[in-house]
Formats: sequence, structure tokens, C-alpha cells
Amino acid sequence: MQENLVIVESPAKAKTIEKFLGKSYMVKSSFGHIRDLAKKGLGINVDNDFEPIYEIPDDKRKVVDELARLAREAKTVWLASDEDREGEAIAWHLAKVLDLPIERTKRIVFHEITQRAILAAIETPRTIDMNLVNAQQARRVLDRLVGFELSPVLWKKVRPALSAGRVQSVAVRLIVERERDIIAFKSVAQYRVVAQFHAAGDEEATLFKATLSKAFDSREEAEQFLQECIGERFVVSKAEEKPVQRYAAPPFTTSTLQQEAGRKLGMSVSQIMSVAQKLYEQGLITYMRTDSVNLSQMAITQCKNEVTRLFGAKYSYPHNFKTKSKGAQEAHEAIRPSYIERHEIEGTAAEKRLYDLIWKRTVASQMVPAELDRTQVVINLQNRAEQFVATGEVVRFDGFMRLYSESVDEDAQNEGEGGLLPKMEIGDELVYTTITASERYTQAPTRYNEAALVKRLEELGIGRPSTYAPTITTIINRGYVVKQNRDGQKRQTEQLTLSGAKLSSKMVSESYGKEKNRLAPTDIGMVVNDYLESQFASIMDYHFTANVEKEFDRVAEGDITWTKMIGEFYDPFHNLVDAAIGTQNEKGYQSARVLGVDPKTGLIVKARIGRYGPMVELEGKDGEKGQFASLKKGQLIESITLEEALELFALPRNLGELDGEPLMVGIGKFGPYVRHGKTFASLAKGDDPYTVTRERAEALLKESTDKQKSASTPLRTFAEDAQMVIKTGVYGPYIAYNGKNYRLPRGAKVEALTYEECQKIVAKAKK
DNA sequence: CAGTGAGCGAGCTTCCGCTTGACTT
Repeated sequence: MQENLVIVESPAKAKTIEKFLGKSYMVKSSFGHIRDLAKKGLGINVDNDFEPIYEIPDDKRKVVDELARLAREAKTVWLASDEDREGEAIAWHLAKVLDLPIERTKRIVFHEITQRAILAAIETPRTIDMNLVNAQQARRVLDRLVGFELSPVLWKKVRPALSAGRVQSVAVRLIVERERDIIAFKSVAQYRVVAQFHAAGDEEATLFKATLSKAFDSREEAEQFLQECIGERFVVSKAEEKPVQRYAAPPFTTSTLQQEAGRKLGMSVSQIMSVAQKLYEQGLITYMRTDSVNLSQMAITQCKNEVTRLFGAKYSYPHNFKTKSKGAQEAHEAIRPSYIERHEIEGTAAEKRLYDLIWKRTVASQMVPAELDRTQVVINLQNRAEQFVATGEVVRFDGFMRLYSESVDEDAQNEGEGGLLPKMEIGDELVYTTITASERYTQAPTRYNEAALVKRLEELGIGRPSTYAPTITTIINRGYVVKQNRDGQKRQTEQLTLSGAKLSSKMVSESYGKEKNRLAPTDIGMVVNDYLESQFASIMDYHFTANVEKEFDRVAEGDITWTKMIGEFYDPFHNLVDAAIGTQNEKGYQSARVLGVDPKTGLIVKARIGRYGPMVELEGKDGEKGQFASLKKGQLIESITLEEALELFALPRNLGELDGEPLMVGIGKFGPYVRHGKTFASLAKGDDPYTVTRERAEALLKESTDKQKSASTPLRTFAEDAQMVIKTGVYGPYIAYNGKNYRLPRGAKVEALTYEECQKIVAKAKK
């Protein structure tokens, strides 16, 4: 029997801490929360002052029983869950379930896993902070109320099995609004002018680039400008050089790790988290779900030694960072290597690369700023008001950049930053070798990728490190959002070049709009978003979470009771729910978008969501039936054009008669198909229903009927029992017996199976 | 809630945050 039982949240943490404490301590983990609101129903007794109905989930039963047994045997139980709202609630639930007295049970906290911190915590135990617990109950109850009252409204008004919530609905809104910005965006072409100069009278002098301060809206203006540059005088009017410092980024939090590993290693948010989890479990890094940039003193000292050893003392800058992000609870350290002196690890390629990234970021954060010289040169023209500007940046001392540089979002990159500029002084005269006016299109806003969405949510204080990845999964699973690639499109742009006194023009092909793994809303995502915005504007407000967080803080401070706070929220909220259910208005999604008139038939073309998803409709005249067609992948009701819609009506297509029956191509419930009379065949992946040829269609039909024939003839039969048959299905061979199907065990050979073996498989499956 | 390339019909769907495995059809 153990004298002391310490309970933490994570098993990996338990292992580490047990090493720091003496033999009389046993450290166990609760694996996170051990109780939650009842799974069925609301789980809240609204009429009884929002009394929560807690239960222990089935998959937690074992852990709880084990902890209860150990707690009974131990002399002292120490509740050591994380020092934040959720952690405090975990401690309280443990105390309730393990039957420990709230006023006397020892509660300890530490936010770094070092021996010093653990021993200090043991020396200064406190008791459970009920105000903080109540703030968590308020958070939990509010989320349940919002989620479980809004979702059923959607089932009724839009479609079953949809969902809404404080976090996910706002995440979808961000993506929907970005899409609308893109749809509304009008790209315009401008002529941007760049010149190559060198010092006058010196053909050998260093060339450098300078950009004209103004872009021209038309080709004529650009051409005229270039013409006037012939014989123009170019004089330096300003030459400025100033030293600037660039500071190292703070060590990783969950959100910044997701952004940086996404950009540098091309990993998805959930991949990053599962690789980080592996590193954590091996004791290689600190906890990977954190909003803190704090480093322990021990880590700072280790970094100092390491930087000094590797680069010398002048590179070392030991210091800590302050967390800025909204609503951060800082229960943990930043994400860092457990042992700074460990430069490399064993493991999978992904593990090695992620560890390397974390190591570099951590160590670089403890290095001195880089010192740069930033130069700016302004060049005047004698006969025109425009100016050329050249900027350059030179690294004088690399500092932390010697080890690591933070990457930048592709859309935030600015081009035209030059390197070293030659020395120049005011009044210096310059000569151009070429001046180029390039036609450039303004770029539409870019869609969010996963990490960019996480970053935005964090800025708004919405969601927590442990929920960023699952939230993205949820909104994709609900069909609100898709992660997609888009092929780039090509366009021709003009380039006017003045070389000496000769003006020439050429066309340059450029591609644009290529996207990889970007988040775009679906039609249903947009419809649900618009419906929620129209009926529940307060919940959909970007500041809703920040506002209720302030209320939770007041509960945590003991200024108000949590039930009063929830009551004040619930009454108006519930009225909105009732009002939404009560309104008989046409269902939110039913409003159709009119695309225009079909020039061939004069019929109105509309786009809307139908029973089987988004569709376009060629409206029938005087009550006649219209024609319908489903939208293709990547098309949106909101942005589809009349031309694109008309193309969709090309299906079903008639490829001509075959044995007196038409051969039709269409898109059905199961995707693109060929139909001949009553027989159907699905098109293959590479086939396009709009262009597939008759020959190909016939081949597909034949293939399909051949397959069906072979599928209906059994692979094996048995003399012992006519009911026992082995057939081929979509997943391979299977046993059919008395009208039921059974899978073959792995590695089973169809030809070698005996009747007895088949009987066994059937008997086993029945259990 | 369009009409088809099948379909009876009842009961269920849902939130956010804290943690890991179990387990693929």
C-alpha cells in the first residue's frame, strides 16, 4: 500500500513525476475528465437552477474504479490536475466521485514538469477553488445549451443530423465570409514599372532594381511613361540607411506549432498533433497542447549553455516571453524539447523533422536579435512627378537567424525586397539599362488553410489548444466545409520593355489561382451559416466567446454565481430558439438564386439546394415540369455562372440507339452512369459523362454485365450443404449462408476452405 | 425539398474540452 496517491491528467506526465517523488508516492492519471453531462438529453435541469446531471462515461468506468480503490487505500490523496479552469473541475469531479472532502483534500499545481516545481508544489498545497470550478460548470453548461438547442432547430428547419455550436459555427462563418470576399472580388490589371539602374558614367557599376511608386491603370499611360523616360534624367533624392533589429520568435504554442509545421513540413493540423503526441509520450518534448510561451528556468539555463557552446556567448540571450493570446490559461510550458542538449532523436521521418523544428525554435528563442541595415533610395525624374524607390536589406549580424527563421504565409509575402544596394548619395545621377512595365492582376483573397484558420480562431479567443484539430474535423464531417485543391489557370499578360531607346512588347503567360489544401464552404455550409446568422446573430458574433469569457472570469473571481450568469444568458437565448422554431417562413435554404435566362429556350435558370443536394433548375413554363441537374464538385450555388449551369443540363445525354433502346449517360445517386434499357453501369474514375464516347459506354456496359454474371455464379459450393456458398463481392470473396453474409478470415484461401472450416466461420461470427 | 438506378419505417442525429488507445471494411 502507498502512503500518497497523486492524480494528474496525463499518463505520460504521471510517469515523469513519479521519478521526481520519493518511494512513498504513487502517481496515477485520470486521462482527462472523468465525468460529463449526461449523454442522452440535455443533461441539465433547466427548471432547477440549471442543475447539471453528471455521469461517468462507460469508457471511464475502469479508470475511475481503479482510482477509487487506490484512494481508499492511500493515506493522502493529492489532486494534481492542470492549473486552469478545466483542471480545477477535474479535481472537483475526482473529489466528488472518490468521496474526498472538498474542504480538506490537498490540491497542488505546477506549470512545468521539473523536480523543483513538483517539490515546491507538494510543500504548498491548497484546497479546491470552487469559484474556478463553477466557472468551468458555467462554460460546460453554456456550450451544451447552445449546441443542444441550436442543432435541433437545424434538423427541423434545414436538414437532419446537422450541428451548431459556439466554436464550430463561428469557424464555418469565417470560411463562408472569406469565400464571399473571393466571389465579390474583381481582379483588375495594372501596369507596374520596375527599372534597373546603375551609377551614371560607370558601365561596370552594380545594377540594382527600383520600383515606380505609382502603377498605371492603362496600357496607354504605361507606354507614354516609358516613352518619356527616353532621355530623362534620374537623380537620387534620398538615400537612407538605418539599422534595424529583428527579434527571434517565442517558443511554440499549439497554434504556432500548427502554423509553422504546416508551412515548413507540409503537415496537416491533426498529423502534427499526433506526431507531437508520440514525441511527448517518449518524454522527448513537453506537453503539446498549450497556449503558453513560458519556458522553465531550467530550460532557459540549458539553452544558454547550449547556445554558448555552439555559437559563443555573444549569441546567447536568456529571457522569457509573455503570452499575448486572448483567453490563454497557461497551465503548461511552451512546447520545447525536454532536454535541450539533445539535438537529434531516433524515430520516423516525421518525428525527427518535427523534433528538429521544435528544438531550433526553442534554442533560437534564446538567442540575440539579428542586426540589419535597411536602406532606402528614392530616385526623382526631372520631367515627371513619379519616383522610383529601391529598398535593400543587409544582415550585419545574424544572431538567432544563424539557427532558425520563421516562415511567412504565402499571401503575406511581399516581393521586390532587394539585397545589398550600392552606396549612393543625394544628387547622384543614375542610368537605366531597362525599364519594364508589367501587366499585373490584383489577387483575390486566399482561402484559409487549416493553420490559418486556427490562427484566426486563436486571435478571437475561440476554442482551445485541445480542440483546434477536432473542430476542423467536425466542420468537414458535417459537410459544411471541404478541404480542396484547385488547379491554377493560365492567362496572358503583357510586358512593355524599354531598353535604351527601344520600346518592345511581349506576351508572358502566368498561372494564378492554384491552391492546395484550402478550406472552402459547401452550399449547405453557407445555407446553415446564413440561417444561424439571421436567427441567432448574438451567438454568431465573433466576440460572443470573448464576452462570455469575461463573465466566466467574474464567476471565477467570485463576483457572480454561475447559475445567475447562465440564467441571464439563457432566457433571451431560449426565446430566440422558440421564435426560430415557431416561424413558418419558408425554410432557410429554399430561396433560389436566379442565374438568368437560357438563350435557347427562354426559360429561367435557377440554382438552389434540393433534396439530393445543390442543383440547377430550368424552370418549366405554366406549371410544366422543369429540368434539373446536380452541381459538380467545387461549384457553389452562390458563384455558379449561367454558362456553367447550362452545361450541366447536357445530361442525361443520348448516345444513340442500341438494339432499339437509347444508350443514355447521366449522373445518378451513385455517380455518373451509362444506362441501356434497365441495365446500368458506373463510369470509371477517368471518364467524363459530358464527353464519354459511345464506344466507351458500350464497353463499360459489357464489362458490367460480365461482372454481374460472374458475381451471381458462386466461386465454391459444398456437397454437404447447398446453403453454404462462397461468392465474390465488392470487398472480395465472402461466405453466404442461409441468407446472411460472412467475412473470410485474413489470409484464408478460397480454393482450400473445407465445409467444416466454413461452418466454424459462420458459428464464430454469430457470437 | 427534383425524380430516380431500390427501399419499410422507426428512432436518432447534436455541444466543447480534458485525455488516450481501440480499431479499421
